[in-house]
Amino acid sequence: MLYLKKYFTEGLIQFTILLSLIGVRVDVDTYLSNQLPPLREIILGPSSAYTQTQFHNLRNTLDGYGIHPKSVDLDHFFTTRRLLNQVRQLDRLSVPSTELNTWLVHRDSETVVSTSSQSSITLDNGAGLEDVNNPDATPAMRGGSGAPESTYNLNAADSSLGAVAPEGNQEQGSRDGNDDLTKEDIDLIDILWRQDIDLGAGREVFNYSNRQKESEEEKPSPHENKDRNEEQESWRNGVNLQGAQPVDGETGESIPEQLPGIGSQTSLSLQECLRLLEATFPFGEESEFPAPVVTPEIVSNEEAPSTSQGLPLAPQLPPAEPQLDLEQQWQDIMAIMELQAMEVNNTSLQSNSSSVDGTSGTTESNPGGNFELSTGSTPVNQDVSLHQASLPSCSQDFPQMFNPQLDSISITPRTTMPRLSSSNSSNINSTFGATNLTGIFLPPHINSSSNNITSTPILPDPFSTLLEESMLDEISLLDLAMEEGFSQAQASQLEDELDSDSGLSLDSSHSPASPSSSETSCSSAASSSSTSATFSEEGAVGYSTDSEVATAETEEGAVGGYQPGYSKLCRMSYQDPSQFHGLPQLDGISHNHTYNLPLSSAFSEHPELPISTGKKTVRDKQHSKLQPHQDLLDKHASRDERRARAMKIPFSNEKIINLPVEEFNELLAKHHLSEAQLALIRDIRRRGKNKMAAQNCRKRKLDTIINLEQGVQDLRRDKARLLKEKMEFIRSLRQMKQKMQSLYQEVFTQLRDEEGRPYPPSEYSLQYSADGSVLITPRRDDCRAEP
DNA sequence: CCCGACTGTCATTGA
DNA sequence: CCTCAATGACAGTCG
Repeated sequence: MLYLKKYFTEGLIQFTILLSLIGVRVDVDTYLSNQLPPLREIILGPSSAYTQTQFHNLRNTLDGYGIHPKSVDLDHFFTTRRLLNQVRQLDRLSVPSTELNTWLVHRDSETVVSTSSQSSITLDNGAGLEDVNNPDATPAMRGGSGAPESTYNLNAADSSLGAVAPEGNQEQGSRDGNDDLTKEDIDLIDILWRQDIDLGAGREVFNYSNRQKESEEEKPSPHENKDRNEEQESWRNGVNLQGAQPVDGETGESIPEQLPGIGSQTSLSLQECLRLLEATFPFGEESEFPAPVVTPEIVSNEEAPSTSQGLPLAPQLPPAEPQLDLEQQWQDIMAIMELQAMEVNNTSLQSNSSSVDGTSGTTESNPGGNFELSTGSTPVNQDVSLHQASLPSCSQDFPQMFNPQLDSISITPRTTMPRLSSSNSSNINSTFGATNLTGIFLPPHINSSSNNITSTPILPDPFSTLLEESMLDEISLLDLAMEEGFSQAQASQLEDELDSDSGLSLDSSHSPASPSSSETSCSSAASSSSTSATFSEEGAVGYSTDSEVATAETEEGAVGGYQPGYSKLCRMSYQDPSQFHGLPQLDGISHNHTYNLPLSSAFSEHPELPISTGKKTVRDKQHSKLQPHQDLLDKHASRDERRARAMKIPFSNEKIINLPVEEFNELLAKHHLSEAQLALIRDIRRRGKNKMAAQNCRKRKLDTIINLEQGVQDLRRDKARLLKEKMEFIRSLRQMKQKMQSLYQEVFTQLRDEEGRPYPPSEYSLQYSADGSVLITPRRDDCRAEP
């Protein structure tokens, strides 16, 4: 079974990949995340533990979701775990390939696009990361700002993106490996699916894999054809030409959902940027900020660029950071990619995030390698091509400044910030935060001579600091996020579930729906079988209402039916129907290992009984030898069942164990039983209940562990998401600063004194007052902290 | 034979 | 006081 399961699981994964390639999206994550318990079980493996919740079955059937984590059977649990791990590993493994593919694609497409369409834009800087990310955005930016094109060098950054492309081949190779599926594999997948469907799991379960597939598809497709790139873009945009719903790379959520979210994020980013600007700047009114205009532009434009960004990064990382685990790097990249995928709709966000991610990655692992790629661009983007794409704006703005200082840029910002802030030379400088800005901006030479090209503001110090801070954490976060796409809501659900965990509550803990479903499934399976009806009834007795128990009484014929046995039946039906069929004949065979205890052993347990020894099993074996004829009968019977039989107990162990106390006492009263029989019955009842309790307890433990694991994953994903948002905010802020700078320059250059002469930027600066007025004030020497 | 996993059982505790 | 569930600990079985 395990082998088959494993084999099927692998096949399913491949199948999901195929589906993703075809355009069908399967979101495994959602299921894994507990929302769809059945799927989760399928993926994890039909662990008996989930299937077994016998007791609760009756109660929870109404809930709709049957599978309960508490299920007594844990036998397949580890198997499921292993499968899940494999799936996750597949993600990781596939992810790199996918990323690589995307990178190549984007690169090619972007490079081509940038060169062709944006040739005018890409004036100079290799640093024009933004352009790469948002080629469209840059033009929009221009239009919005109204500043001269020369002032916006962002376009130049686009050209830099092209630099990143080398790894496309590798990606394709990896991808090819994933894609290879034989007909046999497909058949196996189909079989597995059927099984899964039978179990109640939907194909949606595989969304997670689909995401991977999608990513792979997207990436590879670009390689193949530019047209594909366009298709991918459409996907990202949330419009699936194929009809499949767009799904976030990270969470596997449908893009439509993300879009709104993205919009919200962008708005937030803008607000945050404004706040930051206000904090640094004396601006009285937000309206002055170009940001609002910029963000929308970015959003619209970024989609295509974002993908491209992702691609370049992947290639760079491997070569750049041999020291780091390739796996981890890939995971990071994957996480970034996922984040970008989620943000696909929001181009601006993607570009920002990508840039940030790249910077973070670079800072940690390979600053040098990244820099090489983005040498022209900002240092932040070093690691990841994505970063380059996003960051370029800054670099573009101040290519000259950065180029010499690439290495020190990350460091300098923090130090410079204080200086700038301290120096009140110009509010603008402080707002931009970057010393470079002050120098570049205000410095008369630069501004006057080559303001257009170089004037773009460098990332302000606050950005650098933020980036640096976030960057360090981002990688880890991204890795975490990579593992599973969890939404915050899911995470919260997990937490809630965990909180609610109690012995029985475990069911709910997994997922509101899952537990009930699992149980229902078990019950249904049991009911389906001929004998199942009795089992289900009695099995449920312990937890079910008395009325249910009463119905169970009809079964007395069954000798040994424990609830455990019932649970096993559920499992059996679930996992191996063939086994189940045999059970009915056995009449309530218990789940026990079928200790071959002799009848005498039963007595031993009771002090009253003649035999009382610690080692029951040994004696049992001996007795079994003595009484071979009973072995067959006892084979499938638990010790207590055998004891009961030996003691000639007139009713089944199942009743003894599951009947309510009242009914149990009545039952005892009906029959005239000896002390030994009564003692045995009580022991049977005690042990039977304790056995179930132990099973529940163990199941609960497992569920708790699983939930904790999921909670950790959710938290990681949330962290990654937050980091991405942070990066996006930073990017937006950066863009707003750039725009602000350009506007500042534009205004400043048009200012004339009484004599009609322009004010020298080195001597004068514009200051924004809280009331929104702008004043031109002489610049203090201190202000020019520039090198 | 050893080891790990699984399971049952016992004793205890608390509701 | 009884019943029951939960749980740690122990031991047996099995692969």
